[in-house]
Amino acid sequence: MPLDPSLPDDLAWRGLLAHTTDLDALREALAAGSVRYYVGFDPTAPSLHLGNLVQILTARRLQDAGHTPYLLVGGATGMIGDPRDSGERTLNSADTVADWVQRVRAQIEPFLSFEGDNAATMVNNLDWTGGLSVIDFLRDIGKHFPVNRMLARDTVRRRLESGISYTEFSYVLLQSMDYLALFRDHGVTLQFGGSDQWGNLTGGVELVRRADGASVHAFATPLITKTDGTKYGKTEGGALWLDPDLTSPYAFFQFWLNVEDEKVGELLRIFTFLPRAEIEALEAQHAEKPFLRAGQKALAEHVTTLVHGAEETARIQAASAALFGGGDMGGLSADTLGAALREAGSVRLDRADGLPGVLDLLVSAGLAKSRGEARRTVTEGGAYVNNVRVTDPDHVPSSDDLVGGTWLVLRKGKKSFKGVEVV
RNA sequence: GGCAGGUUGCCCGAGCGGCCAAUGGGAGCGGACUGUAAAUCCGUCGGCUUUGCCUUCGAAGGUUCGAAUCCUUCACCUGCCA
Repeated sequence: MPLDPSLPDDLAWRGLLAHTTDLDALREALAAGSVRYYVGFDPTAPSLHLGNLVQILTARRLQDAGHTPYLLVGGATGMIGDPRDSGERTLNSADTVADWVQRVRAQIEPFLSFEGDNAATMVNNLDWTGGLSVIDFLRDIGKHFPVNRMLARDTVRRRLESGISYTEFSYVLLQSMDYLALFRDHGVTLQFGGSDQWGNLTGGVELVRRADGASVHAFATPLITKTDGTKYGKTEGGALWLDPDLTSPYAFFQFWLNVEDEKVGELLRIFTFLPRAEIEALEAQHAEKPFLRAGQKALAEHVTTLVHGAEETARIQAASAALFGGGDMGGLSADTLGAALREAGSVRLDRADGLPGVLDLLVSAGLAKSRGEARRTVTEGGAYVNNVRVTDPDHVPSSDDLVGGTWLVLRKGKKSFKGVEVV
């Protein structure tokens, strides 16, 4: 694949270069030939999430520009855990980590090409750490890490108050060793990761320099935050997962559709492959008529398509149109409504059991965690059956309320829809 | 190993024998305003068969008519001394 010389400018324009080791040297390297680069994913959960998607897409951008990806899934680093501010991690069992390694690999694979002269390669750092002895590790790797420097790292410094185990303190050595191993075995000379990984990235660069006297590169992508500075990628359920079983494609789509105005441009640049001109046109339109939310719609459509495919995205768009179209549910056919509700999430009830009251409906549909919470929602005026507000906690829908004889549309607040299918 | 302080609801953090399901802030949730945005304002925020009942304040015992609050033991964390 021919090199695309515009890559560094494109990365910079998209805001993906939050930190770089030596930008000029990196530009030179990227212009000189197909650079072998790597990005790592630690299996600390059964699925990757929004933050990881930035790395996956960035990896794809580099590959599209002619460079050669090495995707590392951290079977070893995942056994240890990167220190984080929220405190010491609980260690996961080897079986769990091994299982997650498989899942994470499978999630990454569709995004990259494993064919051609710059085909991607999957690697697992367990391969070069599994057989390593402690003595070799301390002599060959540990010797290159001054503890005083390690102590100065932000995350470590913050953790010194609350406490940090030797295990997590040592994490940076493992990740740095990955870079050295990939440099030696595969000629990898570029690593990137999230900006929260910057310390680990430079740790690797430093190790390669000290151990082998070579100069390699690293850059960090920005941390995606809301305008108030808090972390992005949170939805009611917690993190926004790429796995459709953990975060439904419908919820995923809705997340993007609801992105705050100020962030649309930034997110379009980072999370879509739309060309610059198109993004700038969307931004201009958005600035002029923000209420149309053209940016959010494009963002939701493109990112959902990337992760869940065009077909699923089309179904979600139809579902959203039906549910948010407002007004009378009776105007929709049972088929249309049923399809929409299945996207949004629905539960089945047996007709023979009779229709439960609103409170139980809200709970069984998952819109409320307890009857107490359901009661509160109703009392606060946030509960709707078929888009009609219900204010009586004891209200029981009748079979006349069933749209098309089968569906009940439950809504909590402005935008949480669930279907109840009575069969 | 010794001394001192701490462990409270999703998070931070008050309470220091009854008026405590527990002040306050944040997050969350609902309402109003909008554009399925942001900001703002209001309400809400353990569970239930909800004018009452049940389970919570690190764990287990104890004192008391009555404890998150007092005592004992245990676990963990922080600081000072060895």
